[in-house]
Amino acid sequence: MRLSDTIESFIKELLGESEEDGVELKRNELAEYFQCAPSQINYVLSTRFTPDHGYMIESRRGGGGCIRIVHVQRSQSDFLDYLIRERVGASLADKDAQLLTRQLVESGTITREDGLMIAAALSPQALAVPVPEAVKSTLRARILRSMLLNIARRNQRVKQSAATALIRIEHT
Amino acid sequence: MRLSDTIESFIKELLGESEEDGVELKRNELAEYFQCAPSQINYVLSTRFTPDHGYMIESRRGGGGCIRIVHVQRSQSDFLDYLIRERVGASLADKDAQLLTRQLVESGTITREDGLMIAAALSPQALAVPVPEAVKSTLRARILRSMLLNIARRNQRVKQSAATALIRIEHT
DNA sequence: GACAACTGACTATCTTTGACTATCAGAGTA
DNA sequence: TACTCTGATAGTCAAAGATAGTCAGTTGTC
Repeated sequence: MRLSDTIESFIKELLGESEEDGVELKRNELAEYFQCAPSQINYVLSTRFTPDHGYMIESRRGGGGCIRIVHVQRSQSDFLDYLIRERVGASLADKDAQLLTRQLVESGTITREDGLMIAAALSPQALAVPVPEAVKSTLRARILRSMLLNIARRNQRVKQSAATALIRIEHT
Repeated sequence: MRLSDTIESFIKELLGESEEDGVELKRNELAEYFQCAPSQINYVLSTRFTPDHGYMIESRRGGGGCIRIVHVQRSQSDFLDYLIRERVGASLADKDAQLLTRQLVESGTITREDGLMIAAALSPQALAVPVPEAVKSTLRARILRSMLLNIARRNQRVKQSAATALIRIEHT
């Protein structure tokens, strides 16, 4: 079995055990444990724990530094999932972004407030920096995806807490 | 755990206990207590108790000298105004963007949901496009300003509609 | 040959320290 | 009073230590 897969399983086990939905790692400790180069850990993270895989990574350098991995639960059927994975591709023209945002609001997939926030973030004024249009398109796609992922997470939390509330009610 | 974090918590506890919104410290005493170099205290102050963190520091050298740390309470609309008009300039480092966003939420100026949306839009992953860091900084500033303006506009609308509702109520 | 896995050298960032500097209050002195 | 000296503070900065990130190049696998 490939080392990367072993490390991947190891991290996923840690995530499974942890009470919250995240774990904290020391890159060097992990590399030591698996007898590999520290950068191998980065490789595993960048190929198997990306936002598209449903993970978010935070890290700190320097003394006491560490890597934090958070698992974002997403439902297969969710329309937002489809958007994040398929509809919003690697690049997005300004017109398309505006259109898509409007459609999302009108279809009730996201709220009007969220739609306005997205529009603000993707507005031509906000992105008025001297870079080629191709780069801007990539940027639009990435920002939109990131924001939609955040909304999906929020919905998940709402669902979860609603479910928890329901369970509490049933238990009384 | 990092010493700096321990000292930070310690100071924040002191601030929490104190009646007013400030505390006075002796740098050397604190350093003695934590068995560290006195300059460590300066490091903690300059990295965790800055104006962006919502704190003001005053100090006096010489015999009987001390350090005074004050937690600044800003009114919500003032903070938003200040950020839009002054603090968010033409460019903004990633760290600063994250810090300010957290401060906005913690001070109750914006909701947690809005904070997460901003964080999503400004996340390093969202902005992972091949442009110089200087351009990214400009981008961060522009996107953040655009989103904050959107929130300010929304607040305005809420105020207006609240006023309108009030008028309606008064007229009935 | 193409693509995934892996490595190591170099870089970036954060923390901690210590040597040196700046400032102040009070005591001593003219 | 006015001046100076001294001890008791706090501030600055550069260097060292402790992490993590990046990327080009190598190795392995299909």
